[in-house]
Amino acid sequence: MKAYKIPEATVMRLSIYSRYLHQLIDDGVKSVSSDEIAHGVGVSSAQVRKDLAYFGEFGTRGVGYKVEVLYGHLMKILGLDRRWCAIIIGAGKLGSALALYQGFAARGFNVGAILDASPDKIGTKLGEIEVEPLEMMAQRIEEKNITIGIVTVPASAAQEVTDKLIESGVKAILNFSPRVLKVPGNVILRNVDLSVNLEVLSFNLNYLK
Amino acid sequence: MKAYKIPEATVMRLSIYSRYLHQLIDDGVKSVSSDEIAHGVGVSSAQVRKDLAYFGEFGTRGVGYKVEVLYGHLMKILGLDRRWCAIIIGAGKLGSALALYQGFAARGFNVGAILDASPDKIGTKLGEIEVEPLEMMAQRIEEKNITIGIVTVPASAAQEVTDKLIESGVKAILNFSPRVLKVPGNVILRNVDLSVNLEVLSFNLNYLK
DNA sequence: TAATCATTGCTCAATGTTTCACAAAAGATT
DNA sequence: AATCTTTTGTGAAACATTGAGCAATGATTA
Ligand SMILES: NC(=O)c1ccc[n+]([C@@H]2O[C@H](COP(=O)([O-])OP(=O)(O)OC[C@H]3O[C@@H](n4cnc5c(N)ncnc54)[C@H](O)[C@@H]3O)[C@@H](O)[C@H]2O)c1
Ligand SMILES: NC(=O)c1ccc[n+]([C@@H]2O[C@H](COP(=O)([O-])OP(=O)(O)OC[C@H]3O[C@@H](n4cnc5c(N)ncnc54)[C@H](O)[C@@H]3O)[C@@H](O)[C@H]2O)c1
Repeated sequence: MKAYKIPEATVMRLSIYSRYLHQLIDDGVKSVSSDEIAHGVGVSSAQVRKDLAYFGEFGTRGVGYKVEVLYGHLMKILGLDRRWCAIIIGAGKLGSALALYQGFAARGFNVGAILDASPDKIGTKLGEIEVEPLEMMAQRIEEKNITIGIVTVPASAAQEVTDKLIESGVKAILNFSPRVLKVPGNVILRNVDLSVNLEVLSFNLNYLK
Repeated sequence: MKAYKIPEATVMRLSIYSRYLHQLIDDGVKSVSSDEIAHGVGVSSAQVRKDLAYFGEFGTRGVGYKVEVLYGHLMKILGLDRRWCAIIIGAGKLGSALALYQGFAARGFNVGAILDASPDKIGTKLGEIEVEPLEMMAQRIEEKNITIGIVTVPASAAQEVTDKLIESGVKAILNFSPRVLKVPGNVILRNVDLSVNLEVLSFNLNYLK
C-alpha cells in the first residue's frame, strides 16, 4: 500500500517507455534524454520527467538517463521483474490468438491454462497447452499460482466466468467481452473493448468533419 | 467541425451507454433514468447527464429518458447511423479473429478487405472474404469506400503498412501492433495495446500490495 | 387548477493531469 | 578553478474532468 495514487495514464506510458528503452538497448544505445524518449513515443519531455518523478530520480542532470538503468527501474516499477501466470477462459477465435501470441511471454506473462465449456474445444491443443474443461479452474489456479484471468467468452457468459475466477483466487481480470463486469473492490479489472475502440473512431470521423 | 472538444472518456462511455440501452430495448424497457443507466454501466448519474449534456437535452425532467429515443440519439452522435467499411492488414491470428468476429457488423462496421504479404495466407478464405495481396490496397480502399484501416501485422511492418494505408486514402487507423505509429494530423489513430493492458494489471498487482 | 413529486440540466466547487519555466546539478571547456 | 553548457527535477500555473447540490420543469395527483 503506497502513499501516492499514480494516474493510470502514467502507468500506460511507463509501459510504452520501457518498450522504447528495450529497442534502444537492442540498438546498443547507452544513454538517452527525456527529450529523445518523448520524441520516440510521441509525448512531451516534461511528461516523461513527471511520470518518472512519481517513483524517484533516475537521471543525471545535464546528461540524461543510462538506458539500461532506467529500463531496469521501469521493469521493476511495472512489476515485470518477475513472472506472472494467467489463465484464459474461452478458447475461441480471440482466446486462441492470445494463447498463441509469443509477445506476452517475452514480457513476463505465461499462460498457465486455457479452459472452455465446449466439448469441441476441450482436448484440442493451442501450442503447448491443451484446452481443458471449466471444472479445472480452481485446481489450475491453485497449483500454477495464477493471478490473472483473461475472459474471452461470449458476453452472456462473462459475468458468471468472472465470478468463478475470483472465487478461485484470481486477483486481476482482463475482460475482452462487451459486458460491464461487476467485481469486488480488491480485484483489479481492465476492459479491452474493441467495439468501443471502433466506435470512438467512427465518432471522430463523423464529428470532426 | 464542432465548437466543443469532447473528452475521449465521454465518447467511450457513450458507446457503452448505447450498448446498455440496446439491452434495455431487447428487454422491452421503454423508459430509463440517468441513475439506472449509471448503475447499469458502473458510473455516477451526474456523469451520465454530463456526458449527454455535451450534445443536447434528451430527457424529461421528473421522468427520465425514452429508451429508444435516447438510443437513436447516441447512435447518431457516435456516427453509427450509417455503415463504415474497414480493411484489415495482416491475416494472422489476431487479424483473423477480428475478421471473423460478428459483433462489428452488428454495430455498423463491415470488413471490406483483408490483405497479407505472405503467399501462405493469400487466397485463403476468412468467412466470406478472401485474403488478398498487399498490392490490392489502393484499389480496394477506393472501390469499397474504406475509411478505417486495422493494422494487425508484426511491429516491424506496422509503420510501413500504415503509411500505405494513409496514402491510399484511409482516414482512421486502429493499430494492434506494439509500435508507436506516426500519422499526419488529419488521420485519426487509436492504439489497442494488449501488452500495455497486461502490464497495467501487473503494476497494480505489484503496487497495491 | 394548484400542489406535489421525481429527475433532469446546469452551476460551481473540487479534484486530477499536463504544461511551463527555471533553479539546480553535473560534466565539459578554458 | 572558474565558467559554460546541458538536461534533470519540480513548484506553480493552466487546463481538463468529475462530483455535489439544487433550481427548473414536466408529469401526476388531488
Ligand atoms: N473475435 C474478436 O475479434 C472479438 C472482437 C471484439 C470482442 N470480442 C469478444 O471476445 C469474446 C470472445 O470472442 P470470440 O470471437 O473469440 O468468440 P468465439 O465464439 O470464437 O469464442 C468463445 C469461446 O467461449 C467458449 N464459451 C462459451 N461459453 C463459455 C463458458 N460459459 N465457459 C467457458 N467457455 C465458454 C465457447 O465454447 C467458445 O470457444 C466475446 O465476448 C466477443 O464479444 C471478440
Ligand atoms: N495475437 C495476439 O494475441 C496479439 C497480442 C498483442 C499484440 N499483438 C500484435 O498484433 C499483431 C499481429 O499479431 P498476430 O499474433 O496476429 O501475428 P501473426 O504473426 O499471426 O500475424 C501477422 C500477419 O501479418 C502478415 N504480415 C507480415 N508482414 C506484413 C506486411 N508487411 N504486410 C502485410 N502483412 C504482413 C504475416 O504474413 C502474418 O499473416 C502483431 O503486431 C502483434 O504484436 C497480437
